[in-house]
Amino acid sequence: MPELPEVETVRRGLEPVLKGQVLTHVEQRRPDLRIPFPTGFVGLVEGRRVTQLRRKAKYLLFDLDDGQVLICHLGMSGRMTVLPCGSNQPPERHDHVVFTTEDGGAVVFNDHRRFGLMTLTTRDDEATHPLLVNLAPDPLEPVFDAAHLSERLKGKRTPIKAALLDQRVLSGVGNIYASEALNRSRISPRRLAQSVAGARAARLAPAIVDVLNEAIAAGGSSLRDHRQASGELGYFQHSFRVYDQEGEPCPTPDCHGIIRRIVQANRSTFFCGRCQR
DNA sequence: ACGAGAACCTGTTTGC
DNA sequence: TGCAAACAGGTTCTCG
Repeated sequence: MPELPEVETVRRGLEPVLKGQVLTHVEQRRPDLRIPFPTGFVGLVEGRRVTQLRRKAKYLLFDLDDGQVLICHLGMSGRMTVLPCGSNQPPERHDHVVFTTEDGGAVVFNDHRRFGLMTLTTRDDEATHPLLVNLAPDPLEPVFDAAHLSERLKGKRTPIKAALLDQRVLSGVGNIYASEALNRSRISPRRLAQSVAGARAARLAPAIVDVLNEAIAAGGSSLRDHRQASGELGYFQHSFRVYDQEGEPCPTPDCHGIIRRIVQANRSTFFCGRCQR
């Protein structure tokens, strides 16, 4: 899936197409994704105007003009594709939802693995919604800094890599940017989370912020599934220091280590055992 | 209560 | 060549 930079890239691509537009037609092509669509989903959304497109962690939130909020998560393989006005493309395999707007544009949600989801809440209930209530702030929110991060890691005996993937500790970071931020801050992914404090936290927090901002500026990373809403590819994958770079030299100046791949919590981790301690 | 591992689902790549 | 296993950007449940 898209991590925070990819979701933010999608949000920015959808905004000019959807913001201010009435959703004149909504086509829901299967009853469920990771979770069932809400009962009466199409009827609740059709005819509503989209007033804002927001992102919370890796969730896209569409504000509707009647106080509803459409919650969307892209899972591992979800894509949002903007179709040009007037195009009458037949649905493709794994196109699950098609939104058509009053000006004739269309947005397609496609997700072949179906780890994504779409559901509804309201502005009033959003803060307590089960999918959103336990999300920690993301690293681009103003409260995020080294002190905030070490507070969140306090007492955690899981490896720091796993802690960075825990959306209750900090949100928005996924498997790629966790490895990247740890290499930039020269911290071993195997180090216990609680030991990342002080000088280490002071390196890690800005490394996370920087890698996310750089990835957003590049339009995200395009590996297998991710596309911008426009269909264009992001290009941050060309800037990976360690992710998917097993056997390559570590980019840390004067390090000369070799990038290794290990498995933690069933996920690949890429790191340099020489400079990352 | 916490942490590790499996499960969810489909598609593509890798290895024998 | 062909088939099976491994792997893929996430989240959530179960088990110890």
